[in-house]
Amino acid sequence: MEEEFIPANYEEKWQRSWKDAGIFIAPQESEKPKYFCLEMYPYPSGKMHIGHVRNYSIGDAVARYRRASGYNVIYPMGFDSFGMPAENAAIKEGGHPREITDRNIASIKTDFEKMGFSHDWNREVMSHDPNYFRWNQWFFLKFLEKGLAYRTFANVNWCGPCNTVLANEQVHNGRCWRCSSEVEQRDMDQWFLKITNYAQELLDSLEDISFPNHVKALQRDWMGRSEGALIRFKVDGDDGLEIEAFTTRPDTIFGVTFVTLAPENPLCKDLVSGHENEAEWQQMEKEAKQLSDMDRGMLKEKKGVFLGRYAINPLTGEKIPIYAGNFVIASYGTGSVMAVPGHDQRDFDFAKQHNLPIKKVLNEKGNESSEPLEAAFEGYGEMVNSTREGFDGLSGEEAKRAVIDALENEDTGNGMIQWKIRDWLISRQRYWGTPIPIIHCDGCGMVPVPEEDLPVLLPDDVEFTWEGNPIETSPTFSKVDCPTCGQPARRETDTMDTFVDSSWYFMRYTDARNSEECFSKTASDYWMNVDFYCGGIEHAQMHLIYARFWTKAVRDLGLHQVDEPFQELLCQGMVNAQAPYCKSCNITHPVSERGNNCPHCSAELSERSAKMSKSLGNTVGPVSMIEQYGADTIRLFILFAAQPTAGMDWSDTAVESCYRQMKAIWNLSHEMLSWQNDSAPIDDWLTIQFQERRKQWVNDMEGVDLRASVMLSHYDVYSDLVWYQRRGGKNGPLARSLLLDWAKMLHPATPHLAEELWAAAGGVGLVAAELLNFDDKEGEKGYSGINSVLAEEIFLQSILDQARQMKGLAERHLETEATSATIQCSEAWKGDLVRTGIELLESDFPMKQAMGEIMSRPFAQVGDVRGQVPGAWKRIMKQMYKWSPTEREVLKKNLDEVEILKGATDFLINELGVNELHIYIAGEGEDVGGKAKFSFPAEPGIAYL
RNA sequence: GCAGGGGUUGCCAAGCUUGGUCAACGGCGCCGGACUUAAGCUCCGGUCUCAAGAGGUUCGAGGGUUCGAAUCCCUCCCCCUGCACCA
Repeated sequence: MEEEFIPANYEEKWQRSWKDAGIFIAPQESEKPKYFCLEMYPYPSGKMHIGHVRNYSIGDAVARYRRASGYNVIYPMGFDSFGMPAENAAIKEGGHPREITDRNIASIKTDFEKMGFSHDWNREVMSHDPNYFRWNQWFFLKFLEKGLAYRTFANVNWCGPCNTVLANEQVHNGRCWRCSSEVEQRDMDQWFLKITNYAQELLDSLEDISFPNHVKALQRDWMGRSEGALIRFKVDGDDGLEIEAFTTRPDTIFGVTFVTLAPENPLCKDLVSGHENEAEWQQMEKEAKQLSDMDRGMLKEKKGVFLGRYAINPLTGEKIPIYAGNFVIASYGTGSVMAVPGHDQRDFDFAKQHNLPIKKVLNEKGNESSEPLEAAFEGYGEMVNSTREGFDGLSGEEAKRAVIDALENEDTGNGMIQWKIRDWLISRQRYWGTPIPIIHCDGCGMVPVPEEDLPVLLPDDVEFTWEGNPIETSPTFSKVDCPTCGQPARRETDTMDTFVDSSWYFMRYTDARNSEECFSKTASDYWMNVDFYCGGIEHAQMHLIYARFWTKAVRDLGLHQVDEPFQELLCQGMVNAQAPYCKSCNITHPVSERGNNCPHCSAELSERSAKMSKSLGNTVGPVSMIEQYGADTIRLFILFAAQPTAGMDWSDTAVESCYRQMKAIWNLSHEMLSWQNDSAPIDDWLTIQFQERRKQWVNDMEGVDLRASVMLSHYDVYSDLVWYQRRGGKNGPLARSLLLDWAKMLHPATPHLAEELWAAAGGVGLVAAELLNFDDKEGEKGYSGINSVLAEEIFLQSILDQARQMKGLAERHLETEATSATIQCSEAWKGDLVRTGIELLESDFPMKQAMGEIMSRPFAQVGDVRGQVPGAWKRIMKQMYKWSPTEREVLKKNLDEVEILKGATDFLINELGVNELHIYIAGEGEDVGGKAKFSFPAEPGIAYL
């Protein structure tokens, strides 16, 4: 161990040692229980960014800890290497997406290596590797066989700039998730996966996994289950036409006064045809089709066009007008709504606007008047004004059930569950993805590529331009003979959504080199599911739903037996940094504006923390940080600055503070190694105290409370050692054995430093390969571990604190420096009193009657003491509830305070900066400063002269 | 509007699930001292207020429960995130 702390001198060395020893390679066969630690595999941009650093610092600490606690840990890494950035780069700068991707992977890998993560690279998976994506194609064929994959002509989201269709999940507020441009609607033939088959299971099994609440909420939202009824309204005068409406409120059926169809609903045309409003409807339909969902959401004006026809309420036989409304969504439910203005505010407004009747068919509790409604009552209530027998008086679920029963009896409707989630559109009109293994034959239709012909590789004879799908520029790719009839046919040119790749890569990790199968059942059954999954919140509703779906679908193919891919999910928070901010404009500006006034309103700019981004320029380059401080310091900062799930602020000063701490640990360890065989009374304390720290640390690591555990390992243990030194400790053998265990605690967060200490203290081999083996069985959790040794030291620290406080006060009075201190410890009977109090309190004695009990005790019988007991008890009563369990334990020990303080006289004189110190029991010496009356157990009277 | 998560002492941030351990961990910043030729290094101490110690006022605001509340209950305000005319 070198004298000076220079991480650059040793970090790379240990990284090589780990690699050479192969200790991060997870064997398939093991006696140990398995542990699957996983981070979301990254898209290979050319450089590691701070998000990667945070993500993997967390995962690596968990993986290293689990290895040390005796698990067979699989901690793989790979790259989500298909996708548009590489293709766009190829178009812009020339080259091939494959070259660009390979180059980026090589570059980012060297960055990762510098951090010292313990990934098992033997299991590396890359999406763009034909040995990987051939299984995408294979799964696709299996899904096709099982009816889980299908092709249909549908109205889909089209992103012009990206030149491809998008899944619903990939459209946010009407904009493309990738490029933020507006998405338009197009009718196209596209491939879908039937994720809706699994909607109910995806919803239900959220209960079985530990995901953060907000992620579960997000997924529930996205799946959007609603229970209700499908009701069929016959069109008056046309037996062939029927309007189906989905409602969650069948209990309001008697209040239906009109029905509204989405303008795009195909029924509209039939209904309005020949009517004077036909043109008006056509206009509305045109607008609706052009509008993106974004604009639709912004729609202020609710428009309705009467379609000239009437529907029949199936339960009442009433004739009600049919409208087309621009606010009805064609793709949700049936694209038509039964309108109940009395009990739906939106319908209420619409009815007012179009002068339609408003019927009250539910009674609001406490408001049973028959006055016309001023607003819709949307709650549940008793049914009233039903035009049929048997409904009035029912409410809530009962009412709904009765209506559904009636509809089902008369075959005019049925109970139904409606979902918001749609099937997953996986076609993409882009090059850099998995080709969909289908051949279109004029004679045979769509023919799957035979399994033995997989993989369908991407063609290289293509041109990358912004025009259309580059695959289509290949002169050879499309031309293929039909596998069935042998006639010339066309190959499908759509590729798969890259979320397909990330939907099962974790399963591939379990058997990454398998060239015969996607993975063997043995391997996946042994390793799956993922015990700990760590990644960004941005994948809460896409990746994390698709992967759950894929896992279930593949399970049903019989390939493995787990229901859920990820048992525990941790979403790490964002890394923020300060950026200039204008309060009045509420705009965050790029750091280039720092020091200037607001470019918009000229107000003075303040600072606020904002997500690190290129556009704001408030980023930090992790690699240069590593060069400056070493990887360990950055890792320590990441884990220490905030809890894993919280957002964290990057702060250069805080990083420096971590660097100082690292250095302090280094320097102290270095010094400890020079200690000789000098034992001291304080040795026992260190031994026991350190054991307590270890126990607490294990506890926090088990709960993945990384911040707390790092605080213990990197700060508290250090402070203990400093105190030990101040109290005269310098026991060489003790220090060496402690260093070995300490290195194990330092290892998950700062592995390079840990290896240095381990080696310097005489550890054999690598600490990264060591088991914890802490022998901490005795003394369970809690404060039972407080023995006299710890109690004495806690007492001493507390006296030192009190004495320091008093010194300040005293010197203000003395108006000069204090040179002499007198400590008058508590009389014995006060100790008896305190312990009696605690005893009564802990035995649930009614404290209001405690005085009587106390006065009956032997110590209160002594003549001159008896009179002082009530006053002292009053004082103690007040304090008693405030004592911590630790303090109580200390008080219960009945320490010989004078003895302990006298034993530490030199130490106290030194710490307090006085020349002399007198210690005795109050009453056994001069009552200096009249402080005797202040003396209580653990709170002596302290006076200065 | 609906859902999820927050508002803690200059800043960041623990604690609140299981009320007394809380004037409230820790880090940053700031102040003082030691060391040093000198430190921006390291170490020690301080950092709501009052004060030779038993006090006061604090944990978004206001109520309530309790011997006792940052912690439990109610109401309100504000911030973030997601979904959003979903029938």
